[in-house]
Amino acid sequence: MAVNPTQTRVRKAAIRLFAKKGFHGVGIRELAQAAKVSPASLYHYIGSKEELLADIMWESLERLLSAAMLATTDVADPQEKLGRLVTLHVIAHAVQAKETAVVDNELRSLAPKLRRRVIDKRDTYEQLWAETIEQGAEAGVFRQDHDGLARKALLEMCSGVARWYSPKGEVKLDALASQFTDIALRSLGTSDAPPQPDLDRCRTIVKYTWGTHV
Amino acid sequence: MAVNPTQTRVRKAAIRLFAKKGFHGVGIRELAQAAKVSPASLYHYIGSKEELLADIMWESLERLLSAAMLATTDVADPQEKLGRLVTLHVIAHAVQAKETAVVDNELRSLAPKLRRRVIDKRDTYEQLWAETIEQGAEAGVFRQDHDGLARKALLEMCSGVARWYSPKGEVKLDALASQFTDIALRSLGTSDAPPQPDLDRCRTIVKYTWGTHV
DNA sequence: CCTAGCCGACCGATCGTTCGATCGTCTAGG
DNA sequence: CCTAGACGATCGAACGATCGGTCGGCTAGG
Repeated sequence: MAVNPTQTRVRKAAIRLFAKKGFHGVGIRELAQAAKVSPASLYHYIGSKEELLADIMWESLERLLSAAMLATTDVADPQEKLGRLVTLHVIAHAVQAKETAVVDNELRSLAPKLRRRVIDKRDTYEQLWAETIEQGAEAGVFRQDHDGLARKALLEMCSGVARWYSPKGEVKLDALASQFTDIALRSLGTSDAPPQPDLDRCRTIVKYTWGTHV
Repeated sequence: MAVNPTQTRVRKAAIRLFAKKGFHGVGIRELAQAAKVSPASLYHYIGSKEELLADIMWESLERLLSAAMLATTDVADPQEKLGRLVTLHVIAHAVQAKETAVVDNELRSLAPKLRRRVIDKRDTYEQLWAETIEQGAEAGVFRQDHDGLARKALLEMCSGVARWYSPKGEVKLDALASQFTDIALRSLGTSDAPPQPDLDRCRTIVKYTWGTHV
């Protein structure tokens, strides 16, 4: 994302402030101060406030999408696939809560053109979930998901993690991922003790994608 | 909420705009124009922009809380109680999507004092869920919900409805409520064909609370 | 004549952004 | 080796626009 240390500060400050106060709730001066530069200098690193937002959202989605594709290619079993999708989604929304919260909440702050692109990328990601659920239904291990209701419900549930998770809290990431996977598979019809996905593989992907050890 | 027609227009415009663009994304001139009054006249109906937001959030939470209490008092069976909570929550977030989205997204736009009050009210509501789940666990019909994980997951899932539901869509409210209730009860350990709550009772409460026929 | 509803005009503050100038660092030519 | 100048980074100051909010006065019904 950024090798330049100032650029990194700008990026991190923007993510933190946008997540906390919302795009329109943060002024350029406040952002500059948080990044320890003058408002004018800020514009050597960003095209505009809106471009900065779009960049942040794009990168966050890019990572989530690539992680999801890494985790699901060459996996046939729908339960394993969905388990991995849930696990990665939940972990991403926990360890990158601010970025993902911005993606979820600030779409409306983007002009139509940029918004369209980000939404398309998000849809591409959600399509991975839809396909997996469909494959599971065809294989008879999942119930039919009429109108994508279950998919929407599960995605909202998993994204919601970014709204309440705190690394200072009691909840361990392992327990979080395993509980959410359990709920997801049960919701789709699996009864009693749903199988858990390959957690080590997910860990590797998280490390590779976000550089975070979990 | 409002008998005065102008006040009603102000309220509705505020809800629509705050939901669409966020509190800080809406100026009072835009709000005034949408309510068909001058910016100055606006202040005959509101104390300040922030008070208007707090009022909207308070009223929305008040309704949800009273509906939930109506639905659960004198109900012993935890499955029936939780089913009603889910049903009302989901219906509220579907037919009052804008108001509830404002409650969920704009807490951060409130000054600490007002925010504290709104959060306390929200916590009171969520406590109803926590108690119900706990009762179910004690009765042996639900699994133990460690750290409130399942409660948080289910609440986010149900609130998420406001983010995607459209009355123009294919999804019928009945199917929505029944599917979400099903997922909620399965998530808590109920296997196969979870019982559905008294839908007629929920309908009555919705009609009484929001004046909406569902 | 009082009051409720409404508004045009205006307040100081802040908004996102730009401009011109000043730094130090690197490089090419003599 | 020296130096002129290009360059990236930084900033103070200012731009016009818009922000949330106020004030004095107009109008209409009781």
